[in-house]
Amino acid sequence: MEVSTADPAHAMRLPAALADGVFPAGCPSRTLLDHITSKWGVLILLALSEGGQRWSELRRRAEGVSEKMLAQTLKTLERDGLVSRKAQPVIPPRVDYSLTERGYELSALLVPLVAWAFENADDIINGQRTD
Amino acid sequence: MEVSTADPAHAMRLPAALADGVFPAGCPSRTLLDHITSKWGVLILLALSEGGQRWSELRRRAEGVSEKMLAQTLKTLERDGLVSRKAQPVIPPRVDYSLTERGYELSALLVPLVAWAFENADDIINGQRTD
DNA sequence: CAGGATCCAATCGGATACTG
DNA sequence: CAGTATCCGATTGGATCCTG
Repeated sequence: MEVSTADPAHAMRLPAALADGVFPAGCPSRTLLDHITSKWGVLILLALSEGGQRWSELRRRAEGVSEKMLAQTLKTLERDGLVSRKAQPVIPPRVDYSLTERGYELSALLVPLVAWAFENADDIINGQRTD
Repeated sequence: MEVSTADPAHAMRLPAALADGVFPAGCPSRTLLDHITSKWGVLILLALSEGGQRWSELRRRAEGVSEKMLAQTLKTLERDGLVSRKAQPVIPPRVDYSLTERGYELSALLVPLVAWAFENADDIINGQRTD
């Protein structure tokens, strides 16, 4: 499966705003992109794409996440307006997390990407050393 | 399988393979996902989605990338079969990078995500402290 | 031009302990 | 249950120098 360097048939035009192909360093888009594509950000957004969930359920689903990183990631996503946090003043505490409108908009784009990775992973990573 | 809070209208079903919503730790999909969503991986795949490019052009486009990280990321993506490397034995050296079939398949899913981030970034990140 | 090798500062992030 | 706080080892990644 070789693709010639000279203008492949698959070459895709980027959206107008990115037409120059340069993603400026230090601009807001970089920051947002880093939040979204962060190790745990992806998994949390993915988990929440199925509906609101509690802290403990998120810990289960994003398997391997530490409490520290779960809290940190959720806070970041909340500040970005992608995740909504609803705490109920009961004992024991109950807190539900869910995607905002904007979060669902994003997850609609994120889910296919993750699904693709899931489907192609075995084929690709097989027999490579861990890095 | 219980989805806790009141099932929002936007709730999305994950693909069958991910139906349980759990992305196992240490499985190949995690590794591949990390490669794809890595800070520089995203930008390099994005740049290459417009067609094959040379080392120096990639350095320009993925603004801020160090030589070390560019080399490292390209190697990883090449091993994953997403990027193809073609070196010409001339002096000075000329090396062209391009997406493989599989790489284009992926970029088709990645580009909309990045575009979304680009469009929403100013609105979202404005006035937040850097993290 | 296209990298490889090395050093080291900064950040990440897990483990653990503690709390309302 | 749903976090916060702290310690500190592991990893990241930039800067710099070197080479075919």
